[in-house]
Amino acid sequence: MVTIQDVAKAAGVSPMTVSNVINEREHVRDSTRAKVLDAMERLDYRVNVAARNLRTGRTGTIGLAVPEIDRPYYGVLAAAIMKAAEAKSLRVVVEQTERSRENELDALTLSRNRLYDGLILSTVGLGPADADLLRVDYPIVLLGERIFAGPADHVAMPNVEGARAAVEHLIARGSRRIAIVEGDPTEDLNVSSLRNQGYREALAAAGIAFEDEWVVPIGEFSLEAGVQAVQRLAERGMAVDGIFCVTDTVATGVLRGLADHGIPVPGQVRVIGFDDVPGSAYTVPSLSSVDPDHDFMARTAVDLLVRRIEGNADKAVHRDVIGPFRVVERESSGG
Amino acid sequence: MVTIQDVAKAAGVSPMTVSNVINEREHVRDSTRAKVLDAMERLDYRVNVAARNLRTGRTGTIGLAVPEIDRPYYGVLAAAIMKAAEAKSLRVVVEQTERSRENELDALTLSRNRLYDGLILSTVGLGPADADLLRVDYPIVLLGERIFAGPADHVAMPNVEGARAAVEHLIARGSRRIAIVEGDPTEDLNVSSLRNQGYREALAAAGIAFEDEWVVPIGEFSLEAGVQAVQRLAERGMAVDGIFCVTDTVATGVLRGLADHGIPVPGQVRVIGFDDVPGSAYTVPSLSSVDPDHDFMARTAVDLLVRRIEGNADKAVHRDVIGPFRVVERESSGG
DNA sequence: ATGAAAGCGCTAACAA
DNA sequence: TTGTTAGCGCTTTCAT
Repeated sequence: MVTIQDVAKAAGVSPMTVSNVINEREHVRDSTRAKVLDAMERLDYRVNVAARNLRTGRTGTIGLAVPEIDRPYYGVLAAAIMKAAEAKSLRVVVEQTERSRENELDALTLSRNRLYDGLILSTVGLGPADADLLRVDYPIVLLGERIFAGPADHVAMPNVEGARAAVEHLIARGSRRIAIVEGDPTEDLNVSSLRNQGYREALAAAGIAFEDEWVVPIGEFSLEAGVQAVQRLAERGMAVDGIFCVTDTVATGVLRGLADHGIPVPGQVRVIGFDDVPGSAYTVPSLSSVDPDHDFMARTAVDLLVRRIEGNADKAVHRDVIGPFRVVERESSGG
Repeated sequence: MVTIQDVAKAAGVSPMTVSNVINEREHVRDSTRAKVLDAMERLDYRVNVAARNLRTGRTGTIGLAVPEIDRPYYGVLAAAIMKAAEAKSLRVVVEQTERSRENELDALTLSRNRLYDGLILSTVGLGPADADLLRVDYPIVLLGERIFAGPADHVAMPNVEGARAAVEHLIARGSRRIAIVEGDPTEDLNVSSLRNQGYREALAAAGIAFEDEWVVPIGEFSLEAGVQAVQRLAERGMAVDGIFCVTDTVATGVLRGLADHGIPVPGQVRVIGFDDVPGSAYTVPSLSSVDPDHDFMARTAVDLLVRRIEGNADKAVHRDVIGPFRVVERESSGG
């Protein structure tokens, strides 16, 4: 192992000067710098990050805890966050929480073991009742739709507005009886209930009286759950001409289910999702969706975290940022 | 910051004893252990991983470099590798190489900066000519189809056999004029050329004379490239009744392209892909594919890497492991 | 502009 | 079974 000492010896300078060169500090004569760089090259020197971390107390790494990296939405999110982090010279460690409240808390605890300078935590298991557990003296940023005005910076999607715009789009295209495929309604605040709110606002604004049978609750936001939601609607006589799905993954399953039942889309039923994941432009029919601007969310989350890490943020004040969105009209809504 | 020293003082023992308790070593009296654990709890002690890393020379973290985490295949692969790594108490840092040869080499170099104990490198940019660059004195495992018998352990998919089985399946279903949508043929050895070999073997075995116009080269393995491949075939008169696609992502684009052209699948053309990503069961029509057993590949890669890290592997001998596969028959091939 | 000394928190090796 | 010593490689501080 080649150390700074070795380089210093080879270059005929002190270890401190080598350190100054490595960290691109000023007050190093060009000729000295050249000598050092040459020695580093010759010896194939590499910094020992562990030693630097120990000394500085910083790791140059942030954690990202997501439910499942192999879900398209989280893949897109993770890619965007890595890109945003790279722009700040930060590495990203991805942890999977498998949608469990416990694992999300574990991620928080583990992270505090000084492994990362901060943590971006995408919560789906933790709910509003757990907000106090997030009151930690450690830089974190929350992503997700379940905890608002909590004790941490938070970036959320434009759930209400986006959902409302999506349903208004279905109405504009001619739908009048619009189903919503959404999450477990027993949870008090989650991505579903906010999107449900937007859904109802859109109906109300159009003077459409909401009917209970339009609601199809599902247990998880998966492809299979989408298929089963259609089955449920079919059992109720498929008395709808529009379906708003809580995520694109669910919507893709819904498209599949509608195909199973031979129901034309958008001919008989219009469909729209939420997230605008890459695959949505290529389903058959292609899926209309709400694009929440993943890059904006990623950039904002990383920026907020860096502010905390660098101590440039008021410990008592926490930001709640909601991103922009746009409705992407494709075949499934007759767009 | 609470250190081992603090805990030792609070528990009335030496730092070494605290260390022994933390690391669950033997030869600690139960009563002593209890005292230490109690003090740790009271002070809310957390290990300083940086200090431990510096001392032990191990980080407990491995790197995983993939082209793009937001491609379904790499999402599935990353999830499987994280699961396999977790079983060995290893964390995983994901880096994205964006399919470039340079970034893949960078990942290798950065990794050697002692950040990780080892690296799993999924290569698509590096080719056989670069094999020598991988001759590093550092634990690495290669994933991918471009470098075989190189200077590192390597896990690959059953490209030839899987492709052959896929095409044999199309033939068994009645296809006789079978296109292949594959990668740039100017590369001498890549995932495409191996799958091309399997494709040709299947044709030959069935006594079908191969025709040049059946080959549709694409520049990248994307959804859009699949759409464009169909456009190409349509311009040639769509004189095929089967299409073998080099990946499921490409095949999903091909399904989309065939829908654009109003070509019935599997009625007029049967389609099969490779990878069996989660979405393939839910496309319309659902996509037949070759399942390469992602979990096996992930487990094998992690096992090989751990062997290297622990020094239990001969430095001069490198393993080339090829996983199992099975053909998954769905609607797109009339299965 | 450069260097010397000290120490970050932990654990390997050895001692008691 | 428990404790002592030393030092991993780096950077902060202060001196020159």
